[in-house]
Amino acid sequence: MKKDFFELVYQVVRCIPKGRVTSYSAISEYLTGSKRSARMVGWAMNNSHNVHPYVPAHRVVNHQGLLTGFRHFATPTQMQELLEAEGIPIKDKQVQNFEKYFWHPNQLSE
DNA sequence: CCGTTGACTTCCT
DNA sequence: CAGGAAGCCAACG
Repeated sequence: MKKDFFELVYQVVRCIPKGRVTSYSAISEYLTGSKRSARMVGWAMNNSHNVHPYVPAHRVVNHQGLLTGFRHFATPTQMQELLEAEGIPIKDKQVQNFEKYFWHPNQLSE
C-alpha cells in the first residue's frame, strides 16, 4: 500500500481526539519534520473531501488557532459550528484557549 | 521537466 | 500594530 503524504496527513487528522484541535505546522512537523511544509498539510486537506473515511479537517487550524480553512467547507460557518459542537469555543473564527485544546500528533490524548 | 499553486509561517517594511 | 513579500515543500498541469 503506497502511503502518500496525503494519507499520512489524513491518518494524523483522524487521530485528533474529539474536542481537540491541532495546527498545520504541528502535522507538517510531525510528518516531514519541517514546520515549513504546513502548506502541504493544507493541500492534503483540500483533497480530504475526496477521501474516505471522513477527515475532521475542522479540527485542523493554523498555528494561531484561527480557522483559516473555513472557506473550504460546505458553509463558512460549518467549521466553527463543528468545533463548537465538539466543545471547543470559537470566537470570530478564533479558537478560544487554543493552547488548552491544542493537540500534537506525537502527544496522544492522555 | 518546468512553472504554478496552495486550508501556512515568518520576516521585513 | 498592520500589511506585504518571501520561504518552504509537494502535487498538478
